[in-house]
Amino acid sequence: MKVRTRFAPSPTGYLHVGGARTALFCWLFARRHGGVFILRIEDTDRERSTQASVDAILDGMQWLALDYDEGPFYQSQRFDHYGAYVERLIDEGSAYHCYCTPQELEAMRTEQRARGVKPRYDGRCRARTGAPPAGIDPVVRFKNPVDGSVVIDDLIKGRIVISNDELDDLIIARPDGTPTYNFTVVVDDLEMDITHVIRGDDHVNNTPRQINIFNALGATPPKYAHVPMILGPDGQRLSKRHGAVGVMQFREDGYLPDALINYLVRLGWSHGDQEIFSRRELCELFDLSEVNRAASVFDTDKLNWLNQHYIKSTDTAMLAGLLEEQLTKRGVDVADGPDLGVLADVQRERAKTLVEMAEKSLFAFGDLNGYAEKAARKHLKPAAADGLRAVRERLAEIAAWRTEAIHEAVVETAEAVGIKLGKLAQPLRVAVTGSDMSPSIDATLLLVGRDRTLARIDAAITYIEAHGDPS
RNA sequence: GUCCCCAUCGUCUAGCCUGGCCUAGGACACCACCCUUUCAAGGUGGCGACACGGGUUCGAAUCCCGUUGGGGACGCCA
Repeated sequence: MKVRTRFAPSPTGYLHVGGARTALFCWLFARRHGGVFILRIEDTDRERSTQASVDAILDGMQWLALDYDEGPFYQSQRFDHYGAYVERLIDEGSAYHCYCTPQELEAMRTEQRARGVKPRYDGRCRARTGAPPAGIDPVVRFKNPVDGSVVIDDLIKGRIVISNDELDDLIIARPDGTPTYNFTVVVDDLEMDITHVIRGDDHVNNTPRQINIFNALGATPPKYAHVPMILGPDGQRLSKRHGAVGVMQFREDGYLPDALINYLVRLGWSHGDQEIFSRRELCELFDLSEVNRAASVFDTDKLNWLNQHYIKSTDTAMLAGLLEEQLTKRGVDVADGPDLGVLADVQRERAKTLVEMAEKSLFAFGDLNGYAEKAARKHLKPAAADGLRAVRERLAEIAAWRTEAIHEAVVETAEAVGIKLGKLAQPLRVAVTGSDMSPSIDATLLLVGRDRTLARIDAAITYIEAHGDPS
C-alpha cells in the first residue's frame, strides 16, 4: 500500500519548531517511501483559529520547502462529513447524547481529583432513559469500550498498552453540532487513507481513544509514530519564553532553511555519526526506526554551527541576494557600496547568521558611524599617524584597486616606515571601519573602496591630531 | 493525584533489539596550542557521560525488577 502521511496543525499561532520537525518527519517519511504528504488544517475551533495563523503555517512550510502533495484541507469545510459519521455512531449505538452541563462536569472533576483518581466522565448519560431535559442542547459522546485494553504498536516507542478503564466517553460533537478534535482526526485519517500518523508524543494519550473510534467505525487504524518533544534548555517544553520558536522568526534572525532542516532532523534522529545531510540524502536515509524515544533539548549553538556551515557552502549569488535583503532591511543603500558577491565571499567565514553578516558589513556602506571607543583609544594614537599618512600616500597611487595591490601597498609601507605590519594594519582598520575587527586588511580596504578609504584615513589623521594626547 | 512515556559527556547523539569487539565513539559548546595584520575560518590536542540500587550471566551501557529524576496527558483546545 502506498504510504500516505499528513501534517495536521491547528492554526492558533505560528508554526513553531516542534511542529516544523513533525512536519519534516512526515514529509521525509513520505518522500522516502515514494508516498504522499498531505497538509490538513485542523481548525474546528473557530474561536481560536485565525487566517493569520494559517498563513503563518503555510509561509513556514514554504520557507522550509516542505511541499505537500494534497491539501491544504480545512476541517472547517468538512463539517458535513463529520456530521454523517456522528449520526451513524448514534444509530449504531456507539454514541449517545449527553445533557450534563459544563458546571456539572467541572464539579465531577474536582470531586474526582479530591479523591485522588483520574478525572473522567462517569457515563451518567449513557443509560439515560425518558424524555430529555428541557432547554439543554446535548453534546454527543462516544461510547468507549468498558473492558479490555488498547494496544498501540508505535513505530517509535514500541508497544504501548492502555486499559480501557483509563478512558472515558469523550465528546465528539458540541451542542451546536460542531465536531471535536479526536473525532475529526479519525474521520479525516480514515477518509484521507492515511497510512502513517506521525505526530508529537503529547498525542499518545489520544491514540487509544482514536483507535477505539476507528474500531467502532469498522475501520483499521493507521500506524502510529509518536515523535518525542523538544525541550528548552531548562528541560521544560519548548515555548516562547525560551526565545525564538516560530519558524519564520528563524528566517528573521538570519538562518538558512537548510540549516534549520538539518538541525531539526538531527534532533531526535540520527544516522550513525553523520551530522550534515543534504535533502537528497535525507529523503534516501530517513527512517522512523532511527528516531530517538527520549525528548531532546533545543541547542542554539549547534544550530549556529550548522547555519554557518550552510552559509559557507551556499553559492555566491544566492548568498549575496540573502545579504542584500538583510542590508536593505537595515536601511542600507546597497548601491552605495561594494559588490555584494565579493562582500558575501569575504564575510561567509565570519558570520553564523545572515544578521551577523549584515551587521559586520555595515562599514562598507555609507558613512562611518564614529569609532568604537576602545578601538580608537588603543589604535588611533599619535604614534600611528605617520604610518597612516604613509599608507594613504601609497594607497593613493594604486592604479587598479585590487586585493593584491592593496596588500602590497600595506606591506611595503610597513617596511618603509619600519613598523610591524600589525602596527599599521590595526590603526588602518580602525580608521577605515571604525572597529578593530574586520576581515583581512586588504579585503577590508577593497570592500570600502578607494575613495572612502582615502577619505576615512584623512578623517582618522584629523581625529588623531585633535585627540592626540601622548600620555 | 491518576495514567502514559523517557533516562549514555553541559547539549545533540552512536552503541542497546541480536550481552563480550566499549579502558563507551562522533558532533556542538568550552579550554589549550598552531596558523595569523584584527576578527573569523582551519588544524592539533584536552576536559567531559552509561542516574541509582538489586538481579540474571563466566561477562551488562546493553536483558529483568525496583527507586529516583524528567516529560506528557487527564477540556464542549488541538
